[in-house]
Amino acid sequence: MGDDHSAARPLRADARRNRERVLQVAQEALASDGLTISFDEIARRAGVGVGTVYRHFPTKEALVEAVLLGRIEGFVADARALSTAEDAGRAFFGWFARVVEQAAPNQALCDMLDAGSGMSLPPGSTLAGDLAAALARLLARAQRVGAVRADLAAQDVHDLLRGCLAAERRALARGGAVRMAEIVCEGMRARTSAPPAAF
Amino acid sequence: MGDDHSAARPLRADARRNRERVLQVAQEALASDGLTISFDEIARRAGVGVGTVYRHFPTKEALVEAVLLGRIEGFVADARALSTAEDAGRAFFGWFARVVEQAAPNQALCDMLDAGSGMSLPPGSTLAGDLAAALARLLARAQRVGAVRADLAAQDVHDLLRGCLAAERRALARGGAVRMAEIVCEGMRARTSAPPAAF
DNA sequence: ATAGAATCGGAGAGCTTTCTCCGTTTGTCT
DNA sequence: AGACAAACGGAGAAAGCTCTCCGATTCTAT
Repeated sequence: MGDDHSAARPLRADARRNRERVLQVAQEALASDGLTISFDEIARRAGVGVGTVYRHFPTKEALVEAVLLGRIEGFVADARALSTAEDAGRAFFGWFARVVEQAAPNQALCDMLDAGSGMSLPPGSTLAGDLAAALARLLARAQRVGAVRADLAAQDVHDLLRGCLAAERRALARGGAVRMAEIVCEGMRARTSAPPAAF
Repeated sequence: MGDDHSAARPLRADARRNRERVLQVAQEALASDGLTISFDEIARRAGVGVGTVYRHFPTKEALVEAVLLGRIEGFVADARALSTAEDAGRAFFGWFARVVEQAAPNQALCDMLDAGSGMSLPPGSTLAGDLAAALARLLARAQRVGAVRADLAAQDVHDLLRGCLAAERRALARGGAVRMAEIVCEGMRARTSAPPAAF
């Protein structure tokens, strides 16, 4: 992967400017339109030729990664930082709500977190695994102190996170309040009293 | 729209056979591959020319409706039937879980319930409104008896349903248990520890 | 100012998808 | 059996997408 950010040779001024501009436009376009936005459309909005976009980002995945990878890394970092927090329950639910709050307004970020639906994390990276591992640790601690239902697996939480994201995104689109995470968290919480059994 | 199911003139035997076959194949293809399945692919799997598929179903929407509309009508009918049930809380949660259970294994049905993501309900029909109204009624009754959080709007429940569907579908894909609906319902349930002050 | 390299822009190749058209085949009716 | 309408099938038009190519342009260094 011949990147161009090293000190090998400084980019020409116009190239640097265009790269920045494309990144900026792609950021906005992906947030509002999701992963399905086309390169032609990004080029048009950025006011450059499509060839220029491809020179800086050889594939669609490369562009998407450049824009979104950092956000997901942020979630992983958050989870790690919280994995030694004093109140394990608070750490788990806080992280969950935080991810939903931050990712919901960004269509492409949601699409990406929804691995399997089209584009997924880069194959060479361990990011998906890192996220899963960090989440699993947070969950395990919260379950150990009895804050979260014991019958939940990390994968279940992952799926609930995706679902919650979908719900929250919709609610956001119609101007609704940000309450989906709270409700789902309530559902994951261990029942302190007798379980209501059946429906 | 010149339909061909009325008694105007009976379909020729081969036409009838092909129509049935296409419907059958489309049913399966939509369930497993979702709304993005192509007509060419359906024609190929049904062993007929693509022209034949288009003769029976003039647009993609027409085919999708022929396959899925009944399912959604079923959900509406269920909701109506339950809207006078004795235990309003049980009725609400039961309906919610039932819809999730039935729709989750069907990719296209989930896609469709997720209105806004691509194809939506037919414009001329009142189905979307009917569904919303039936759900609203179920919800209102369940809230009146204190079974469901009072701060939930019908739209919130609709969004939670979609999110739950997304989560459940994923869980299903990896062979997980059917538990997402239970968790989300738990989250929607009014906390008994702090009763809604009653009347 | 000018040469030369780096970068640009967008036409277009190659693919997929929806949907149309019409020559050919098949069923039906007498 | 034979005639005629109904139905078939698949080539291909139109549109959209990703990605490539290369002549034209713009920057940089001397």
